[in-house]
Amino acid sequence: MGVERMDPGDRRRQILARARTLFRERPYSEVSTTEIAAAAGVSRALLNHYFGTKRDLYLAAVTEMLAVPPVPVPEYVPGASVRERACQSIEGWLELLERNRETWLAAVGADGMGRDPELEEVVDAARDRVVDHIVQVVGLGPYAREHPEVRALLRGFGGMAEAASREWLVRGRLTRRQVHVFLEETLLRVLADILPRVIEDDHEMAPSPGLPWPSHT
Amino acid sequence: MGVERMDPGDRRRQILARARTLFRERPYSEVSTTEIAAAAGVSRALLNHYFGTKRDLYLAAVTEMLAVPPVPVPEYVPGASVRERACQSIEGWLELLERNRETWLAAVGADGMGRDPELEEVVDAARDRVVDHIVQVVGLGPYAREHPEVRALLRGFGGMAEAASREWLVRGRLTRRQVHVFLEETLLRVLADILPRVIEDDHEMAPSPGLPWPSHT
DNA sequence: CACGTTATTGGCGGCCCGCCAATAGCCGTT
DNA sequence: AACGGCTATTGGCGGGCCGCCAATAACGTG
Repeated sequence: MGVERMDPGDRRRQILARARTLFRERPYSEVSTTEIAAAAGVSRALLNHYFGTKRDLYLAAVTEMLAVPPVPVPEYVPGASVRERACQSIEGWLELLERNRETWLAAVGADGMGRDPELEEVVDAARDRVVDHIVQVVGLGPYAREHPEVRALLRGFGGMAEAASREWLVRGRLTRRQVHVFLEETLLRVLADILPRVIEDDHEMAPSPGLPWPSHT
Repeated sequence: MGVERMDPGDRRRQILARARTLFRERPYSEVSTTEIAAAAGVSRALLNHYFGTKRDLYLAAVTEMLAVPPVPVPEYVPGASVRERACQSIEGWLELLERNRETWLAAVGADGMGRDPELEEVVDAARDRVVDHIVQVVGLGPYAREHPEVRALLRGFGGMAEAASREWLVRGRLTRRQVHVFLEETLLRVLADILPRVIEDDHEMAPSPGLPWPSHT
């Protein structure tokens, strides 16, 4: 038997493409090399031939997922203000996410390993507890009950806290003091200025999701 | 053979403890139930008896890791200002991280699945590309070269962007517009007010890492 | 000292993965 | 047109890990 021969480069690309779609749908451990091989119409051993191990194949897949998306809109607008440039860039980022929704979720979810709903739930609960804590500490109770988005925004802040902490503990690019100042200042600005603006902004417009430049008016 | 019998509750706890330490050191797929069982001095089948599957055991372990840490300092100080309370709470969070460093890294790293250095590197690179993009867009080039911390802070902002985006795409608790406003406002405040403060704060003090209340002076 | 209860285990069956020797398509040469 | 040689491709072996179930052996109780 054996499929027709193929140019190694093409073959490699073809396998990688199949692997990518599968890894996008289900987590690493749930996808077997057998399955990938079958989907590509190829023997399992060929995967090992082109990419060494299963993990290597996975790495190649994730790398490709992340290679396309980021920074696709590096359009530099010299005459514009910082705010305008930031606004446009953020809009580009959101646009990108909306388009490559699945890919992005798989890739960053892959930060760990990709879509394990149960595990996700556990970590999620822990993060929600942090949010609860913040709400209590800063005395946002009533406001948070009235506007559920408050909790979501605080989860955003939590994401920043985690990332900054990693910069301190793992990569050593920030000192503990710097992390502290950073988080404290940001939290206060978010609470005092940004949070109300996000909420009010939502309420003063129709829920049509298309309007491009919401803020710098 | 067979070890001496033990109270089911105790046995369960004992196994879980061993599993926790192992899962803290190495990623999920690198730890075998055989190994856990051996470490606990127990047959492999007993793991399946107490916890159903390997993943269930893992979930239990992570749950316990995350159960202890969060919100251990819910001390509510009524008389204090919001800033003081926030400051103290953040200090508590950092203190906690510093103590349970390993646990925390394993648990949140476990967001995916825990410590896969190669994969981590791939995602890391992608995030750095986002930081590059931001630096370019807002024209921070020279400043960023002078102060490497700038990039670290922007990674923090990146964490917020990812978290907020998840609130929008996955949990649906924010609209796209809200995410936009949130990110734009925060980024601008960070750039204009917070970033300089973090940097200058670092330079005006000795690098002694112990001083507790850096900011609200 | 039986005797039931149940914590504990040995071992089977199945799946998955990495590797290597063997196979079979394609191409240039004569 | 036949023939090698090169290499893409594969079958299958060996090892590991996991879930399950029937069998076993501690322990409490009459």
